[in-house]
Formats: sequence, C-alpha cells, structure tokens
Amino acid sequence: MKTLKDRYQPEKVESNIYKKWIDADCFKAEEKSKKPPFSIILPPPNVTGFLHLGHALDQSIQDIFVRWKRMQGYNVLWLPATDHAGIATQAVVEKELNKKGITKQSLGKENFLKEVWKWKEQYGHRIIDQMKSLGHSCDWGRLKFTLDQDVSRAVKKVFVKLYDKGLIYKGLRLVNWSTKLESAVSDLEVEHKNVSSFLWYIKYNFVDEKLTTNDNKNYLVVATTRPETLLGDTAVAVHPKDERYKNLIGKKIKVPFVNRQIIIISDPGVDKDFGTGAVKLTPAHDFNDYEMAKKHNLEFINILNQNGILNKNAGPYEGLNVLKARAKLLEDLKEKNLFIKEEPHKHSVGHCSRSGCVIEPFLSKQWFLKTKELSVQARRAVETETTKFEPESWSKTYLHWLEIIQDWCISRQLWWGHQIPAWNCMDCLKVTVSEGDLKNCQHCKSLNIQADPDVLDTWFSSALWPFSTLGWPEETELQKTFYPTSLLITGHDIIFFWVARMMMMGLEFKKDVPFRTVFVHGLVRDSKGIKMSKSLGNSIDPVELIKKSGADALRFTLASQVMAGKDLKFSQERFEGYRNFMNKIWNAARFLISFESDKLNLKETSSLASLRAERLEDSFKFNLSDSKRYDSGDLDAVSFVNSNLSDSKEASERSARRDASEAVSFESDKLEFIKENKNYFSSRDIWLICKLKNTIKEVDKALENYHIAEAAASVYNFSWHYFCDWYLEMSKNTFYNKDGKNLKEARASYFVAKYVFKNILKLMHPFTPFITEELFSYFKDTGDKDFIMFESFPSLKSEKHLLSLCDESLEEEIDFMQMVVTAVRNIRGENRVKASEKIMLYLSPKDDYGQKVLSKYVDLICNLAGVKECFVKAPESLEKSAVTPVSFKNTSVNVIVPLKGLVDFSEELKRLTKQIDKINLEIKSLSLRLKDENFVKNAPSKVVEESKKSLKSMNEQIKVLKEGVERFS
RNA sequence: AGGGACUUAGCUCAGCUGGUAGAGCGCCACCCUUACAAGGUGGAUGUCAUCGGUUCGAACCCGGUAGUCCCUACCA
Repeated sequence: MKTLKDRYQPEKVESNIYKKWIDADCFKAEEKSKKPPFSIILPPPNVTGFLHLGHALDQSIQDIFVRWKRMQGYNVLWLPATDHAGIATQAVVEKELNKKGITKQSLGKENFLKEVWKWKEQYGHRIIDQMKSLGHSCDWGRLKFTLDQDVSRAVKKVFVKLYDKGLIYKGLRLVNWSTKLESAVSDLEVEHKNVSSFLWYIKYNFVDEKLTTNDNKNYLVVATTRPETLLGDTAVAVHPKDERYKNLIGKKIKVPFVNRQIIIISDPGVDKDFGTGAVKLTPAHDFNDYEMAKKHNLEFINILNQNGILNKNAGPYEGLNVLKARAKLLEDLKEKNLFIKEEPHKHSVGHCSRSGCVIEPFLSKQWFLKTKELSVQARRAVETETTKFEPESWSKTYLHWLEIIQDWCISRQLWWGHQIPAWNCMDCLKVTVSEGDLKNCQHCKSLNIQADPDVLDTWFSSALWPFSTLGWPEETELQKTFYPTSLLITGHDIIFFWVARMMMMGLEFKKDVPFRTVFVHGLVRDSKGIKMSKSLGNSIDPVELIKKSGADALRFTLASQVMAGKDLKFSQERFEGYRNFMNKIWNAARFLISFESDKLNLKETSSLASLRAERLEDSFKFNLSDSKRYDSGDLDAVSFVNSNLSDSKEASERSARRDASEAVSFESDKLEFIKENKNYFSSRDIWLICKLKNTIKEVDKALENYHIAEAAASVYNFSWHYFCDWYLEMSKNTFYNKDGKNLKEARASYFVAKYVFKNILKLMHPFTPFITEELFSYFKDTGDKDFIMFESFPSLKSEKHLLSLCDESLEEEIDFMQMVVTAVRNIRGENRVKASEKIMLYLSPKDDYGQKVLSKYVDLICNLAGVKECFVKAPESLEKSAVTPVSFKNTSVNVIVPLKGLVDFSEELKRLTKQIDKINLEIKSLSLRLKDENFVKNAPSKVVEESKKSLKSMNEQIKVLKEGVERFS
C-alpha cells in the first residue's frame, strides 16, 4: 500500500508558509529605498464579494509580476484594498435586515449606516482571507478601504477642486434610474439584455378634424415599444424629407387619455423606415427623445415616481407600475379604437445589474463631471505612449471611448458611500461646496442649510485610487517613491469605467499618469465560453479548487492560460495536469534529498541530511487538526508548533555549518567547488546547465514581454522534460554510486542537480510560491536568504558561475545520444519487446565523430534504453535486425537491434513501412521544391542549402529502411 | 447599428519578424524499473473555417464569404 509521503499535499504546506511570510513581514515595501521602485495598486474587490476565478486570475498575474520584480531586487509595493461598493453593499445589508423584518427607512440613515459598518467589520475581511489563501504577497500593513478617513479626505478635496474649476455641476438630466434602488446608476451598472416584445401601432388623432394624411386618414399612426410613455409625450417627430408627412409638420395632434395637444415636428434623426416613420417623443423617459427635445425646446413631462409607479401626470393611470399601466393602456386603446396592431419585436432593454429591475431613463437632479477637457490629456498620454497598453491593441478601445465620452453622472441616491461635500441653503437656495463641515451658507450666511443627501458613485473614489491610497494630498514619501505606479493589471471589461477615469484624475491632480503600463487580461469563462456568474450556476469557486489541489496548481493553471488579453475558458483537466506537475516537483525534491548524505560526502553533515529527510516525511505526519486553517479568517490562530520546532533545530544546524565553512560566502564557495571539480562534471551535467541557460533566457524574455503563459510553459518544460525525464534518469547510476568508486563525479553531479533544481524553484516561485518556498527550505546553503522570495531571480548574471560551465559541443553530444536512445526505445516499443527483456545493440556511425561520441556514452545508452550490450560498430550480419537511421546535424548513425528470438517480425515490418511513408512524403515535397528554379533563385541560400542537406539525409535514411523491409519480407 | 476579435489534433489552446505545424488533456500499446501510477516509455491523429490575391514559398500578409463571440449603443 502506498503511503502518503510521496504525494505533495498542499494543505499541509500552504498555511504554514503563508504564516511564516507574514511573521517575517516579507511583503513590506520600503517608503524610501536605494532599490528601484516597482508598484502595483490592487483593483479593490468589493467588500461584499467572494473571491471568484476572475479575481484569482487578475490577482495571480499581479502576484507573479510582484514576486518576479521583488526577486529582481526591486523595492516592491503591492497595495491591497477593498471597495465599499455602494450599491452592492447597501443591497446586501438591506436584504439581511429585511429578513429580520426591518426596513432601512424605519432605521433611518444614521442607524442604517451603523448596521452597514457592523456588517463590514464582520464580513469585510472574508475576501482578504481568500486572497491570502492564494498566496498573494500584498503589503497588508497598508490595506486600504475606500471609505477610510484619509481616502475620504482626498475624495472631498478632489470634488471641491473640480467644482471650483467648474468641471463639476449639478443639473436636471436624464439618467439611468433603478426604480428598485431608487437611485441613479452608472452605465456600468446597466446590463443590456435582448428582450422579445412587441411594437405597438397607435392612432393619434389630429386636433384639426379636417386634417387628413396622404391616404385620407384623420389620424397619424405611431409605433412604439413603450405605449405607456405616451402619457408623457410632448411631440411626434417625422423625417423632414418624408413625403408622407411633409404637410403635417407643425400641425397638432392629441395624446390619448391625457388630452394634451402636441405638435408634429421634423428631425433628420428620425428613421423613415422604422415603424411608420413617425415617432412619439417622451423626453423625460427616453434618451433619444431627450436629446431631440432639447434641440426643439420641447416640454419634459415626468410620469414616474422614483419607485417606478406612475405619478399624477399619468392621469387615470396614476398609482400603477409601468407594466400594469402598459397592459391597461393597451386595453383602453383597443376599446377606444385607437389601437392598430402589434408586431413581435426584439430590442435591448437596460436592466439594473444590482437589483435586476428594468432601468428607466429618469429625469432628475444629479451631479455631473465634465469629462471632455479631462479626456484630452488622458488620450494624449496614451497616444504618446507615456502609458502603454499591453497588449497594445487595447489602446484602441481606450482611445475610442475617450473620444465619445459623455459627462459623468457622479451622484447616487444611496446612503452608503462618500457624502457629496455640498450644502443647500434653504434661504438663498444657493449651493456651497466645501471640504470642511459647514455651519452656514457661504453666500448669505444663513444657518438654515442642509447637507446634500447624495453620495458619490463608487467609481469616483476608484478613479483617485493610485494617489489617494498613497497619502495624497499630503506629499508623502510613499507617494514620491511609488507614483506613478509601474503596472496596472485589469480585465478588459473595465478599461472605460476605471482605467480611463484613473488616467484623467491622475493627470489632473498629479500632473502625471497613474501608471506606466496597463496589462490587460481576458475574463474567465466556463468550459462553454460563457461568463461565469452565480445566477447561471456555472461559476467555479476558487476556494474549492485550492482546497482540492492547492493554490499553486490553480495559479499555474491560470498563468498558463493568460494569452494576450484573450478570454480564457477554465479547464478542469488542465488544472489537474498542473496539480500533477506540483507533485512531480515535490518528488524530484524528495529524490534529491534522499542522496544528501555522507554517502556522497557532500558538505552537509549527515545528521543534517537525515534530519531534513525526516522532516520532509514528517511534514505528512503533522496532525493538522490542531492547526487551524487561515481560511477560518483568523491567521493568527494558526498553530505552527511543529514547524517552529524543526525550525529551531535547523537554525542551530545551520549556524554550526556556517562556522564550519569559515564564513566563506556562498557564491565564492560555489565558485571554489566549480574550480576544484572542473574535471569531474559530466557531459550530462554540462548539457543540463546549457538547457538551464536557455530556459533562463526564455523566461526572462517572456516575462519582460508580459507573455506569462510562455514563461510558465518554458519552466514547465524544462523542469519536467529536461530535468526530471532526462537529467535525473541519466544521473541515477552516478548518484547511486553503487561501487563507491566515483565519488568525485557523484559529488559534482549532485552539485549540479541541486543548484539547477534550486534554479527551477526560483524560476517557478512567482508562479507557485508555496511549494517552492517549502522545498527551498530543504536545500538552503550558507549565504542563502531566509526565504526564496528574497533570492535573486535567475539571470545570466546571477547564475554566471554555474552557467559558465555550459559547453555547447558537449550539449550536442548528449542531444545526439538522446536521439539514439529514443530510436532504440522506438524499436522496442513498436516491436512490443518486453521491458524486462534486455536487448543487444549495435551502433554503426557514419563518421569518426559519431564513433567517438557514441563510444563515450555506451554505458548511458545501455541504462536508458534497456540494453544488455552495446557495440559501436556494424554487426557481422543484419539478419533479423531492426535498423533505424538516425541523423543529427552533420552526422548520422544506424541504430541496429537484433530481434531474433525476441518477437515475430510483423510489427517491425509495419514500423518500417510507417517510417518510409512518412519520409517519402517529405522527400517528395522537398525535391519538388528544389526542382523549382524560382525557389533556388529567390529563397535565401541558407534555406536552399538546408533543404538540400535535409533531402540528402532523408534519401540515405530511406535506403536503410528499404533494405530493412527487404530483409523482413 | 458601430467597434473589436476569433475559427489550428477528439477537447482546451500555443505557434513571437512568412521557410512547410506543437503542448497539455484524452486515446492506443507495453510497463507498479528502489523520486513520482498525480508516474515511465513508445505510438496514432490536422486540406491550419472557406474562396481568391501577394510571394519561389502562406496557419501567419491583403481582400471576399460563412460561422462563433465580446464590447459599446436610445433605434422609437
């Protein structure tokens, strides 16, 4: 029976590791430092929220950059925060109260707000705890809340300054109105849904009874999707060039039921081909009509109350809600013979994303921010690349929106939020705007003033985030160091609502962009590509995923799917794959640790090594039941008795070791070892180092270019395939060192294995912080930092001693050897030779190079390919032997395996035919190309040469294979 | 309606400046080889949506068509 120890169990590692980071204050940014600054402001999640995969993706990307930069030696600030989320939070608390039979009205504003704060204190930390379970390295000591006093002060100051500058004004306007929340809402909070409804055709009688239309009717037919709004009609509009209605322009008609006489106007905005070409105008309840009405100086008649019930302007329909009024009105129209027909009609209707109700365009007095002026600088900053979008294509979306930008309605009729710092004078009726609390009107000194009841749109405070969180308007050190922030990471859905607004505010108040780069990522969708949402029931809970397979696996899965701002479908299978990857790394570590003993006579003391081995196994025996998980919401409650114990043990071991090494720094220690053992490093050691060098370059390039998935893939590939599959397999015999003779080689190899593995851990750390931190602790050397997160991220420079061992000629030898091994394995596999069956092998190289190199590696080849005896020469006879030609660079070798007595030969024949077919296809296309004069003439000579060489080699191969077929036929 | 994309193996997706297609998962075969069966080795699988153009050469560049999606928007 398998014991647990050979599986990585994240739940037994993650909380411990996180606690250690927190205790050591690892995530803290320096206010002032000689290190270069790097800063990211976290897009604040709603306090009411639960962590969803979108957060997990967004934040994991941030943490990857943050940890990467920190390891590169930057002074890193990742500033976390939560958003008060006006509407959402108020709605949640209201719902809770309603359950107890309490309404917010009965409580009154002050008491209701107390309840909201109470709720916030109790649950506001939930999402923070969930973030911590993902390993995010935010500077928690600087955690902000959008309603914090200092932030609120900044908000007030900004409001007042903008007001004084004439950019904020109060006006009666048509806004998106949620009848359920009884508040204006932002564009973002309006969700457009396609709805199947009807287009109703209604008669409007002419006032002048003698008047007729072209077709002799004494009424005009108007088509509408909202018949109930006719009660607020103040005109009917037609197109000026519409021949049908030309004679009617300026004439009057009657609005049914309310007996109002309205005028027929002409406007080029009317679509002649829609409906009847005549449109009723309800300026107070339709955005289009509103604009047209302003142009024509029409009357605005509001027929709704704030709660969506028709008011007295609706005459007989007063007291009904919109839908009831519509139904009754249609009935009445039919009765009065004013109804013509209905047609099925699909159109989009705005819904309140918070309460689900239909959004009514509603005329009300609101505060607005003029955005035209502010948008100019915001545009220019991106046009001049002062701020860059990554991927660049998103700048188009950004610029487009700023071009069509409208004034921003910033007031909300809610209780929970930033109070608008304005007071209305009851005497002179003027408004005073002030940062401080007012006692009397600044205009007439009257004491009879009232604070404006509205609060600000949540996005208003969000727009100031990059500087309000850094202490503005004070000139703090923090601000000097970290503004402009380095990087903003966000989904493409809020480029307008947040990114653009931060740009405008940052440029206005800090005279500099809020961030240098905006990294835009996609949204997480379900396996069918549909946006995840609770109501659809298709959302996957990241907390569950973490519980199941660990935060690292989840982070790596997300990172591996971040592709150039494209949306991603979360793949459960992929997730499992990366869970397996974590396990692979874990086991590679176990494997390496098992050799860390005096058997190899490494610098470690044997007692330390065995202690470590014990520890690794013990870490599975910990009784976790007495160590609470931090997702209980209380990090401090986590018990770390066990790990603390072994920590102190290790610490004393470590100090002992330090003494023994005579305080030589690790780097020089390492260099010393390399110098001393230069002759003991094997080709495969060198090969691995060359591959590492390549990987370091790839990862660096990928991350510099924000190609996260590419970086992740590169590390994955190197770790699993190069390091585990090939290197460790190649090195096993050396490590086991059965005859005990090659101690120096074993030590050299172990040295390489260990430091390359430490490089893997470092390269992976930004992606998978927990497992790498945990494993790092088992491989610590003198001079190593306490935490891997403070180690240098591998670079050509930081690893120069190790990488100096790279020798490409040796790298090639191993590459060649591997191709031979693969060829042998292929013969074995295709012929179904049993794994336990050891075979004979002949290698017949074409040239001296092949002869020399392959002779060097016969032992290795035997081990890796299950070969009993290997001769680097042609056998006397090829009878019943499988032959595979292997070509590598300028050399080639025939790989020959005698099959006599092992298998029947039908499989071999199949194998040969398959290969011949494959190569033939390539030969065909290659020779065709080379025959083409134009190709030879026009293509670069390098390409032509390569084609020729490749054709030649393939022809040689096919010859060998065909001979094989003859022998077996 | 306007804007932005996307279409590559059974599935999810890579493919960076045009040189002749890759990964993971799944599938098939053989293996519990003393780090790992959440593993190892080998294998199969693609008219790169479609049509046309540019080019010696196109998954990649340009244009048309079809299908899918997203965003913005008041179509009464």
